[in-house]
Amino acid sequence: MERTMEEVCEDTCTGSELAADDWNGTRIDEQTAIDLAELFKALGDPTRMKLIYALLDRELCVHDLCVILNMTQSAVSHQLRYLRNVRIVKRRKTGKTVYYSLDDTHVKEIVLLTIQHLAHG
Amino acid sequence: MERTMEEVCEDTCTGSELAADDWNGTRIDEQTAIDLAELFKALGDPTRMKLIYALLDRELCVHDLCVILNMTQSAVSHQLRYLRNVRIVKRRKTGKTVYYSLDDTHVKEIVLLTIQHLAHG
DNA sequence: ATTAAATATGAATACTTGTTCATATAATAT
DNA sequence: ATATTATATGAACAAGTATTCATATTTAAT
Repeated sequence: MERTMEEVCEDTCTGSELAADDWNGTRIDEQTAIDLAELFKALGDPTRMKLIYALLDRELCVHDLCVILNMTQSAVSHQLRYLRNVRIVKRRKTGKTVYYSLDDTHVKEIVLLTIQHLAHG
Repeated sequence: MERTMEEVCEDTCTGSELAADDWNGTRIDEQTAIDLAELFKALGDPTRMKLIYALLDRELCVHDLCVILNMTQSAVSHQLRYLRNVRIVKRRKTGKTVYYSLDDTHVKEIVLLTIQHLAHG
């Protein structure tokens, strides 16, 4: 991308109390922004949110998740793959059935914190 | 939606250690799932993530945000409207310029917590 | 070997979304 | 009044996404 605002703006804009070169700390690293967004995007769908919520405290097999969400096995399986790709969820196989659980406690903390915030909305 | 798994499955599936009617607490309220997802979706885009990060500690006018993100005023303005619609961000107008800031501290906590988690990846 | 059960996956489709372009609004200055 | 600055917005388009459908894979049972 290139400069998008007119040059003159930089001289006339009195909007910020900061000097133009004193924006360190306000600019996030590009890759960090992408990584953060990727994680949040994974949480940003009702179906995946329900899956994650169901897995907050226990592992569950695909079938049980289908019943809980009342959705087709295919749709659930596709979303589980999505969540697995971004390391939110992990698999454990026993015979024919595959158990899913949260990959670590990070996401649980984030979700619980956010639920609190919604409650005090 | 309707039942999606075969009935027989409920009898034969030995996946869960829970009885079929003991899933209270694993099923999240539909509206809560939607609300959570809506919030996370708003955080789930690199551009919006950069905007929010820039606003973590200070309010900034639209022009400054354009410079910081190096994006067109239109694109920034559209995303700011998005963030305002979901109450993540609020406006303050002074003359011609409009200052944006986080609507409350909730989102800041969530973002900082998530940044920590990414760091301890 | 067949059959059935549990899960995975590729293709297709309908829907959503982020940016651009052009233009509109609002405030200030001359 | 006119021009300029700062921001907002509608339409359009490209790119992305969630679900469905059909089918594949894996494991166990008979």
